[in-house]
Amino acid sequence: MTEPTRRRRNLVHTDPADVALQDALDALTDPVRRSILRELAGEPDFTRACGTFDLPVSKATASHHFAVLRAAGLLEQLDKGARRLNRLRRSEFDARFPGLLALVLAEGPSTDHDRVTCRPGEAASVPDSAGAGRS
Amino acid sequence: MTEPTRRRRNLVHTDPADVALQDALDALTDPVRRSILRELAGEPDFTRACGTFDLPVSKATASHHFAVLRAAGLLEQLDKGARRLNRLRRSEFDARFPGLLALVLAEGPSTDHDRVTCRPGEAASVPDSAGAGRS
DNA sequence: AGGAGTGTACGATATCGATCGAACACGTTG
DNA sequence: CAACGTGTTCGATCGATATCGTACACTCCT
Repeated sequence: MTEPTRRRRNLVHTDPADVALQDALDALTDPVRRSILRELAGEPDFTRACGTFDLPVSKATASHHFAVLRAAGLLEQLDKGARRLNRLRRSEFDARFPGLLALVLAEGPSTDHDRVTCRPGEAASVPDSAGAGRS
Repeated sequence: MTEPTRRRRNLVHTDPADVALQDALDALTDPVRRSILRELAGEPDFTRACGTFDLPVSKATASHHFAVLRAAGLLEQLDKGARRLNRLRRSEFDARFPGLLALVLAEGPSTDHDRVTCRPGEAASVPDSAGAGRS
């Protein structure tokens, strides 16, 4: 036996309750990571693999971003075959930082820093209630 | 007329309504800037000059932080003599990013790497609507 | 078994921002 | 006016991190 080095099975998750505000902000400050969260919010849980996201970065960089989001308690991952499925930890993260995730999800789909600084007044429509409101 | 009373220094303010989420997060990600906001929240408006804050940085760096906060629509400044008084733009900023400023102000007074905040047992009772039954 | 697909680990680079000291500008006070 | 206090601007430095290419590990498929 050659010591099965199962790295991929070694998925370390961080409970949102244990996340410091500093780490949460660090994770959310990156526009690529926010786009991941927004894209993930539009679909059911555990239906999107890491590779199915349309990101303007390389595969290695994308993997890094997913790891950061997981470490910040923002998403839960689950290995399904060769793919790694993702789930947005809406309610848990919102319980720790009320309203924060909702702001990210309400952000314009492509508000990197190009242009389109969304008009004030039309930025309060979340596609799916981020758990902030009552069920 | 060569600008009779040119307002002393050029104070450019940004309306919180015109602030992009990216800029808001960039401003709030720095721990020194968050400590400024927290300290400012404890006192009446326009009663604290920039120099009266106890910050672990030099005078030049502190000035930079105040400029960033002002540009992010987080504080309003007013020149009074040689001093520059500050006001936290609570309601305006909260109208643009509901809950965001509250998270910062609720942060522990010295949250360098501290995770005081609230008890984990208090924020863990959230009804999970998604059927992702884990451990 | 072999090959393709998916994702991570690692080392290297590059860019961005926080930081500082010094010089400057403005205002008050002696 | 001179001296001092307050805050900004400038130029440089330094550390963090986003990024990439490559190599590797694991899983599924034929």
